[in-house]
This record gives sequence, C-alpha cells and structure tokens, in this order.
Amino acid sequence: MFENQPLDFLKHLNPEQYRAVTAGEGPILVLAGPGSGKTRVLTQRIAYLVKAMGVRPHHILAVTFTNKAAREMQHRLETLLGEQSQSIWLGTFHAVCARILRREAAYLPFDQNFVIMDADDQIALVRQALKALNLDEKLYRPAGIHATISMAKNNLITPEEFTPRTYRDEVVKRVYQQYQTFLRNNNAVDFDDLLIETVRLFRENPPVLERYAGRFEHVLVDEFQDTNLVQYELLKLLTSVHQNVFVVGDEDQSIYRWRGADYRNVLRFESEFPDVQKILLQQNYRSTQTVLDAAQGVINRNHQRTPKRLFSDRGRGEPIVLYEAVDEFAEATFVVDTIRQWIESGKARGSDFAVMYRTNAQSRLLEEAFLRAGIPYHLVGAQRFYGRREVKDVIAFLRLAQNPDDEISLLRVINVPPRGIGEKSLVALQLLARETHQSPGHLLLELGEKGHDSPYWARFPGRSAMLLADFGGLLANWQRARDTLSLIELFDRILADVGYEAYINDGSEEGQDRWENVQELRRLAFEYRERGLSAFLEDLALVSDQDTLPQDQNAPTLLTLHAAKGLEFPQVFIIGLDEGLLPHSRSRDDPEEMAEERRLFYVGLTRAKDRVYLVRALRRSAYGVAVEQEPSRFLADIDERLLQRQGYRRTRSSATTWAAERSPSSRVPPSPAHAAILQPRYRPGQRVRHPAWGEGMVVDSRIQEDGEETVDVFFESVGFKRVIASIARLEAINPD
DNA sequence: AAGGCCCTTCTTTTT
DNA sequence: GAAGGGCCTT
Repeated sequence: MFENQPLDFLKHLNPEQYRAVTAGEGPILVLAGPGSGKTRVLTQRIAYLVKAMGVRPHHILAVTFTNKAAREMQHRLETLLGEQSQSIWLGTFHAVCARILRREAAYLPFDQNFVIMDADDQIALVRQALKALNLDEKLYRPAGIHATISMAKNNLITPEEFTPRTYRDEVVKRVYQQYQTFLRNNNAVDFDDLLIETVRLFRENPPVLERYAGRFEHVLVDEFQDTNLVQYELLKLLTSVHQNVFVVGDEDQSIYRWRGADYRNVLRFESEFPDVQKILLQQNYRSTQTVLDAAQGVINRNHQRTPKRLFSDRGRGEPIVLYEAVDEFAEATFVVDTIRQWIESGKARGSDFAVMYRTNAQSRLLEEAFLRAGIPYHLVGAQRFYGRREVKDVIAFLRLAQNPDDEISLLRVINVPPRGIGEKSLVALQLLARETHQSPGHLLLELGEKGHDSPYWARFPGRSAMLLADFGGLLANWQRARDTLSLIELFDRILADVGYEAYINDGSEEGQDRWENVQELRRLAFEYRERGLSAFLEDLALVSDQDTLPQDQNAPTLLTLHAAKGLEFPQVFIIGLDEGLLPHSRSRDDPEEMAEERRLFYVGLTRAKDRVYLVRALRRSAYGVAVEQEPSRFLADIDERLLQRQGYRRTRSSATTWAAERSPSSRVPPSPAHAAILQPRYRPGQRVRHPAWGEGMVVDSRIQEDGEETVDVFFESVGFKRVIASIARLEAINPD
C-alpha cells in the first residue's frame, strides 16, 4: 500500500528513533530503554536499508536473542517488505551458526548430519565422561562441571588452553577433554560449539570468512547487552569487511551474566569499532509513569551504567499493589483470584495478564491454583512439553535415524520399550565399540545387516547378540526410510516398529496424556513436511525450551523473569518478592550477581503497561519445612507513594504466635538428659542462627556413628548447608 | 532384566 | 516434599 510512498513508515518515529533508522553506514550503537520501540527501530532500519539505501535483502544479517523474537521480526518484516524479507538472514546467533556449519561441514571435524546436544544431553555427556575417567559424580556434580566447561568455552578456551588453578580444575580439564572427544565421536556439537566452531572455521579458513563477511554488508544485533565473548568475536569477524554493524541494547536489561554474557561488550564496542554513532532512546511507549518511576527507583541503585531518564506520556496510572500473603499457597490464590475477578468483571481478558517468578519451581502452585479455578493458562518454557519423557524418546529415535553415531540418544532408547537389552549387553557393546573404534550405533547397524555373518556376533553372550541385531535391523530400516519416506511416514514407521503406542498408552489417564503429547509432536513434525527431518531436529534442539507450542489465545501467561525479556502485558504480577528468592540466595555474596538480580526485577517491572502487582509470602516452605521470609530488599527502593499495600499485615505478635503454635520443637519439648546422648539437639523446623550465614531453618538433623550431630540447615542467605553441630557455632532461636 | 521400595538429596536463570 | 538413585526381590 506504500508503493508510491515507500518510506511512509518513517513518519511515526520520534527524532531519536528516526536518527537510528536513517543513520548512514558504519557502526551504530542504540541504547534503548525498555518500551522505547527498539524492535520497531530494528525492523524499520532493515526496511530502510532495503528501500532507501538499496541494499539487497540477502546481504543483510539480523541476529536476535530468542527464536521467538526472530519469528516476530520475520513477521513484521513481511509486512514491510513482502516477499523480499524471505532472503534476509535472520535468527539467533546459535541458529545462524548452525546454518553456516552445515553448509561448511567439509572444513569441520564433523559431518553435516551433526546433531545438537541439548541441555540434558550435555549433562548426560558429562556423566559419561566422568564415568570413563572413573570419577565419582557425587564428588563432581555433572551440572557444576558442565557449567565450568561451558564458561571456558564461552571465553574461547580449549581443553588444552584450560589452566587449572585448583584441584577441581584439574578434574574439569580432564572431563572437558573427554567431553569434547565424546561430542566428536557422536558426530555432535553442543550449544557452545555452534558458536566456537564457527569462530574457528572463520579464523582458520580466511577464504570462507571472506565469503560470509563479504556477503553480509549489514549486520544488526538485538539484545546486544547479553552477548558473550564468542558472540562478540563472531560479530567482529562477520563485519570485518564492511564494518556496517548496528547493535541495540540496554545495560540495565542484561540478565545472562551466568551464561557468559557481558554487558561491558557495549563499552568494548564503543572503543573497538571506529567512529561509533551512539543513540539513546529514552521515551517509553509502554508503561504508565508510576510503573517507570518504580522501575527507576530500583535500577538507579546500580552503578556502572549509562544514566537514563525514562519518561512516558501515558500519565500516572494506577498505583502498584503490594500484597503480603500468609504463605505461598495464599500467594498463588491471591494471584488467581485477582485475575478471575478482573475477567469476570469484563474489564480484562485472560491474555492481559502475566505472572512472573524467579525460579521455575514457583510455577507449580500457580498451575494448581489456575486448574482449581478452571482458568486456562499458558506456561512458557520449563520443559512443559519437550522435557516429557515420551517426547524425548521419540526425538531420540528420530535423531538416531538421522545420525546413528548419536550415543546419547542410543542409550536413551535402546531398551525402550523394554526389549531385553540390559546392563550386560550394553557394556559388551560399548566395550567392543571402543575396541574397534566405531560408534555403538554403527556396530548395531552391522549386526542388523549381517546377522550371524558379522564377525562381531560371537562377541556377545547368549541371546544378547540377537536382541542387539534386532534393534540394529530397526536402525538400518530407519536409515533407509529417512531417504525414501516423508518425515511423517518415518515418524509413524518408527512408532509402529517399536510398538510405542502400546507401551506408552497403557490405559491409565497418564498414559493417555503421554500419547497425546506424542501426537502433538507428530503435528509439529507435519509442519516440517517440506523442510524435512534435519530441519525439524535442528529447530527442536534450538527452539525447544523457550518457545511453547500452541498458545491458548486468551489465557494468562506464566513465565520466569528471564523469559519475560522483550515481552509486554497490560497487567503484570511478580511473585516471590522475598529475600532469598528475589534476590536469589545464590547471589548474596557477589555484588555483580546482586546487581543482576536487581536488573532482573527491573526487567519484570518494565514489562507492565498499566498495572503491577508485587506479591510476597510471610512463610514459604523449603525442603518441606516452612521458613519465615524477609521482604525483598528491592521493595524498599520503590517510593512508598507509588505503592498500595494489601493483604496480611505482619504484626510481631500474630506472626510469632503462629510460629510458636506450629513449631515442632515447642510441641515436643526435648528432654535435656537424653538429648546429650541419643537425641539430636536440633529438630526440623527449628530456627537457628549461624555466625556467618545468619538465620535459617533446620531441615534435618541426626547423630552420626562418631556421636557428632550433623544438621542440615536452609539458610535464608546461602541456601542449603550441612554442618556439624559441635563445630558450627549454631545458636537456637527460641520462638518466643 | 524389571519393577518396587527406601533412602538421600536438594531448588536459579537458558541459547 | 519430590525426585532420583541404589538396593532388593521376583
């Protein structure tokens, strides 16, 4: 409709936005406060490049932070540019890298059918590595080891370059080495490899780099504050020819430090790219001034940031409601009741609401409350779908069809449904695999093809060879079917071959649910009928957790504060505003992490257009025992005049009376004479104080063989700790 | 080999 | 308090 006035869309921009969209060539840094029309600037910048500066769409690369953001931008670009938008390279850093790696597989230590290991697979790989090195996973927690490895990878440190500073590092180094070996043997990469291998590809093959850097005349990056070192490096490489790089970000919304993100990339950008044009967007088009003032109050206490003054012309709006609930059940009930009342009054609809929380575990009580109230809801992330056993099983089968070297998937489903392949057979298989330098999958294929004639047949005891060969036969069929059948046919074929429906749909209600999830996955596969298995698997690995599938069009959204970045809702609930939860106890000792918790809260607040409800609970259970909560320190940073307090008000007497009545230690008075010999001094539920960690609640306590009392305490400050009573100077707090 | 029961463990956030 | 691992029986 703009054929005659192709640049009509520019009319609606404010002066700063206009400056950004129409800037000339060279590096441009846009610092965009929340709700300042950042996405609009990005999309219109692309449209401007194409329509006004005559850049061909396939010379443009745009990088977003999530797949969801990419889809949204694709959609907007379609309206602005029509068919031309198809040839723009658009996606997350990870997706773009996967695409490059598949094209350039010839230069790489894996082939183009490589699979992408998701978070669970990565942990499973660490487990395998620990096992191969004879290390105890109780001593070296796989998740912790993996975090260290991933951190190293994000800083482009190879296993060889990894310099141990502690004994634990020595172990990490060995596991890291083994882990990488396993990845390559599996013809697999992890999330970090997608980025690292692309950087390596470019550094080691200048002609390849030249092809891409030459092609991408313009590179645009969203959420720049959350890029890590590898991504920054990649950006420098990709823009090394044309230097036309347009980045948009906001230090105050940097919330992925723990994943290696470094908002100081913004500073680095200013100093490393010559003649950066810097543009500050401060006008907010989303929220009321009350919301903005509260958010500013919170964020202004952080240092090391570009000071901003967010303003809105939407007026003061409604005060922020602060509700104090008695416990976490009352917290959930308050949220759901309030939403229900709004909906019933006809003044709001379900989709107007979002409920945000710090940890995924907090969603459970909300879900239950919504279910009880009969209100449909939409839960973002949290493995709702992709984490399900049945979904993972079917994906594992599909991955094996694509890449039989994928040992993680093989181990997952080799005996699903149970087909008599147990520990013994597996060990024999893995042993032979190592001996013959083949993957277990390949051995199975050979057994399946040749049967008795295979030289390996005799290596397996009893009927084990036959069972393995049977499964190998299935694998071989799927391999062939991959090229001859459509994705859906392959999907159905696999399920039929293994009898998956009968296995999973056992007649129970749960079984039916599980089968429906499989059907859901099948519907999703159907959408890939054109692009095929490989595209399907890639998207599953890269999209999965953050995007939930079909949304209930008119339902409230439940999501973590992290997942809320980039979204907006008329009414926002933020729950769990207690010390230890928001800010999270794990952040207490590190000022940088504490600053990030603050930014997280800031991100949550600034998602709201009209109304914010802040909710906390006076008591909350941790490990099954109720623990009294202190209000979040962030609440004190919101001007009292912006708040409207509701709910249970703490008076010293009522709270302590309640505690006294319920405390197990007051119900069963310990007898001092026996306590010294047989009974623990501390009991679950009892309040204690530690000289360093402050107050906490006893979760468990027992007398060891040596007569020492071991006490498990959940501290408000540091979380769970196990101490020896006679050493840790614990002090019992009497519930007066 | 598989399923059941008891015990320990332990809660950030995710491409 | 729930989930996952280890150990038991069949």
